[in-house]
Amino acid sequence: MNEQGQPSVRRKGTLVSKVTDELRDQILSGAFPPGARLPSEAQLTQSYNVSRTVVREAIAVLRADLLVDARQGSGVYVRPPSPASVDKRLDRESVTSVLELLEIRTPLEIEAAGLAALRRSPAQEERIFDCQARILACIEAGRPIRDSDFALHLAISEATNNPGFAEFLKSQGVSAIPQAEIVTESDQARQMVYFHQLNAEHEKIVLAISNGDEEAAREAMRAHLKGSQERHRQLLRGGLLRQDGKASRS
Amino acid sequence: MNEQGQPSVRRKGTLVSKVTDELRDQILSGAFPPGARLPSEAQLTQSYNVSRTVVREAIAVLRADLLVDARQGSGVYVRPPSPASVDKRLDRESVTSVLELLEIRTPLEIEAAGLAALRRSPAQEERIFDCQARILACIEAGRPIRDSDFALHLAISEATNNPGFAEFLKSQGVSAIPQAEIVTESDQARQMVYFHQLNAEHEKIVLAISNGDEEAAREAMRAHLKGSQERHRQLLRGGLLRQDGKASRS
DNA sequence: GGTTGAAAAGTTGTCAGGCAAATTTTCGTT
DNA sequence: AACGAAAATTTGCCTGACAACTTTTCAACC
Repeated sequence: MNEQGQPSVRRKGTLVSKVTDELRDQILSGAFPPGARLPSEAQLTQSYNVSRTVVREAIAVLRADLLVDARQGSGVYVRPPSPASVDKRLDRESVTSVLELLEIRTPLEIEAAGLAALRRSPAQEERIFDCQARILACIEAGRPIRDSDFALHLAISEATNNPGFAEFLKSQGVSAIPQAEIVTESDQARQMVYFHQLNAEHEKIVLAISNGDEEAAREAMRAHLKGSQERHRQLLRGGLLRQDGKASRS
Repeated sequence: MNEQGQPSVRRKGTLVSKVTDELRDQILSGAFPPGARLPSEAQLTQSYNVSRTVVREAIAVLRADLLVDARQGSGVYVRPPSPASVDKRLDRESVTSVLELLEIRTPLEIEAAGLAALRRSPAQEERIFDCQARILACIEAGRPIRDSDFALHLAISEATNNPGFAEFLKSQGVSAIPQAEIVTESDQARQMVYFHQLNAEHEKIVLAISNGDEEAAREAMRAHLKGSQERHRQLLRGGLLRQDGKASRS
């Protein structure tokens, strides 16, 4: 890293930014999952071949970004993504804002589905199919579908080839797909019915996009999201009971 | 800062986070405005009575947050909020992204107009009328209407009483209303025709919302935004000439 | 007096070593 | 096996130094 003769490399960015980005990538990619302890400063200076100052500055950045938590004498630990928001997602107030979010998402994603049907490239089409298959795989494996559900919606937004649609979804994060996580904690039979209905709705959307049928894609997405709103209202109407159950559990 | 006997203060946060926060506050409060040069590291170590390490880590954080730009040999400078986007708004690429933005805004604002018709309070209704009157006043005074145009759209979004609609508009900023600024520089007669058409379209929206007529509000907003899209395409088609005029001016 | 180029001074980026404070691990004693 | 002390480890901060870069100063020349 002290090689003279690479001044142009130096101008492209500092060692601190480089180490920061690499550590950040490792955290976000799951190489260091939440709760994991990063290598010590001494180890990082060796593995990145930089001084401890550079490592400390990089960690200071990640710390300020609330990606990590540094404990003196112990180590640097990856923080969970949004600890407070996880709990908040399960209380009554957040369920209300889920409906508001759906109210905004509905016109946007209906438009996105229609545009995706008109504009998707073959690669984007395959990507959408992949995402749908991944949801189905998660359902069959009994794993949470939230991330893969989000990925499908994101792939559709990207197939509009107007970056603003994907940007909007990303800005909401996986909270844009909140209902699955609430439902994962209810009874199994009702859950399977829900998952297969969800999958059927996704399939309709995906086929319409694949067929390049704008109107069918819009209608399928509209039905899907209106269905999500209804399912949420049912949760709210049955949700008081379920939350009482939780209160007794906690 | 090296005072022993204050361990509880130490546990509340590090020196780095303290210096970071104070510098950030100074930047955001305008004590160091965009373009200003921060005191040198040596000066900051003295004024905060900390080591250079702490100062550097704090600046590394601010740098990563894109609040400052550190130039080796020169100093640390406060970055403007979004310098590139101001210039970008006036070039060809940004005009393209204006259409993309309109593509996203259209379904959202149609929905917002419909919801505003259903949900606006009398105070919100008055607010919408005020905003429309303000646009007209700007037109008659020959002043730019961009900010007041934005304020009308924002007031309509707020009248949905779902904060996400207003949040979205705010996140785009006044760039959500880009066309007025480009048009302010074209010839006056065409401009007055445009303004009065714009005002008529606004009036239709506002009256529908005031009448609580969801469908009329949707239709009026749809016509308005589709009209904006068309006007923009005309700009693009005639815009090459006008930008040539600009090129000769610069 | 104005211009040019070199030297000096100033500033950020990085390295290295050290000590303080806190935590974890190891080891000896009961 | 349990407990406590010592040793080892780790982060927080300090200090000094040099490299790379920029800005300012100053001397020489026209």
